[in-house]
Amino acid sequence: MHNTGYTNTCTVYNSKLSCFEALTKSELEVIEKNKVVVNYRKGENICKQGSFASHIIFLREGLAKVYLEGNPKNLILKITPAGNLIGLPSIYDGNNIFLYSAATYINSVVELIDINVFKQLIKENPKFAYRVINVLNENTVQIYGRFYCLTNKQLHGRLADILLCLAQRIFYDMEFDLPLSRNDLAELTGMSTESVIRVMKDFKDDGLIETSGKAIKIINFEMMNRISEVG
Amino acid sequence: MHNTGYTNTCTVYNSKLSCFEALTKSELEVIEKNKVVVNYRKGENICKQGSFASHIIFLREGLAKVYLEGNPKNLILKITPAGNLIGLPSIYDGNNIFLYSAATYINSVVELIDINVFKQLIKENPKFAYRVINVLNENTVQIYGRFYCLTNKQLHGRLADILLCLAQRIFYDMEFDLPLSRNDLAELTGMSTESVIRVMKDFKDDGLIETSGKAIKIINFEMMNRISEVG
DNA sequence: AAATAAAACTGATCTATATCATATTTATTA
DNA sequence: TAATAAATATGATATAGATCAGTTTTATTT
Repeated sequence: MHNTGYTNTCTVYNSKLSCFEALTKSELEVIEKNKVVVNYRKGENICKQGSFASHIIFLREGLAKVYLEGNPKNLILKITPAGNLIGLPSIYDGNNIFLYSAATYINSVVELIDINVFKQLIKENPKFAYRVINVLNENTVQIYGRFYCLTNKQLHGRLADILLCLAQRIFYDMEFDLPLSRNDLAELTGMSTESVIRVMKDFKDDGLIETSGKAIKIINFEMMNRISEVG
Repeated sequence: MHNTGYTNTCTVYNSKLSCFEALTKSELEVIEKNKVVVNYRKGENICKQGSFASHIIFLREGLAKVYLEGNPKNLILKITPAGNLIGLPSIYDGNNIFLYSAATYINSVVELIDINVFKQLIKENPKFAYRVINVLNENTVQIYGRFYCLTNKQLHGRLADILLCLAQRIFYDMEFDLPLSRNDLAELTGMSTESVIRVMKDFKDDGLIETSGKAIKIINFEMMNRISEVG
């Protein structure tokens, strides 16, 4: 009955598919030579929407949000755990502009790969290009799902979604320490901070989750899942 | 002050960039040999989310909507005028499943290109692959903008957006005959049919647009633009 | 041309969720 | 350890926009 793959506000696509696997040894060396490693502290901006995109960003360690800058509110497109690329949609002809901003949730390590080198590899190695297309499409699916949820589900469904997503795709555990504030969760679910707190309380009162400080534990997975689906 | 490119619910990216230009004569012949031309009447389904994607769809003539199937509501991702590809995100490793549905607004002509042929061309011709990446990224920008608008702007802004989009990017005229019903507009702007009608009336009462039957004329472009921006 | 169906329109009501105001708890700094 | 700031929590109120229940207009079929 239910449809294929869009039932989730979840911001992470859990595939370990890397486009770099399609590169030859010498091509990988080219990347090595043209990359820089940078450390970011919690809360810092990795890239800024509208600025010149001189590089493709690989998040080696950490956790980041990718978001559109808006007035008065931003819109989080996705959360990116380690192992993912940021800035692929900047690969355009002509203008290399970051289409979104990104910022870290926790201390993170990033590799900056020269965008022209990256582009050149695409133009030279069709298998690499094919992999890049795959990654882009994975991303598209994910954003579509999120788009659907934010525009169609209501508060309880959206928050359940995100909590499940964090448990299943970021922390791989039903019990985790959340590095996000209620305010971050609000931004992520497109609701007000107060509503996040209230819905959270509902979940607690109904025995679906337990929280203490930064720790969150999903107790009734089944029910949370149903709430996420029903909206 | 305002940010770069996301201020629009608009569903069409008006670039005439075609990925086919990167193909050689013999490659184009391969496509010719492996494609089928099909006519669709107004309102018919071109592809169905979740079904097997055996082909990439090129909309030769007509106008279509691309949407996610949802319960109880669908979510329109974009409107596609003639000259665009439908189904590119289905290019995945493994499963070739349509990630969305598409249906015509008016009688349309479509070319169906075998997806494996298409994939093979990507793998053989990196320039073609690069072009496909460009098209995918254009699409991404567009969806991001729409995502932002539908989650952040309110009714008047969203409807103004769509009307401007139709005028500027679909009909290339401030005066046009709208092949969409109020209900279609509602689906497109994520509002109820009644609200579309009411906001439309507001625009008319304020002398921003004129309507009679299917005809719509944007009179005060400046003001409509401001409404679209302010939200 | 009459009958029927589908859009378009209008007003009244309802509701989900934001906003505001304030209190309490937790974290950070001095 | 006190002082300050930030995050979390809670209740009261406001509101944008949906839903419902109709009426009128336009389109389609017989």
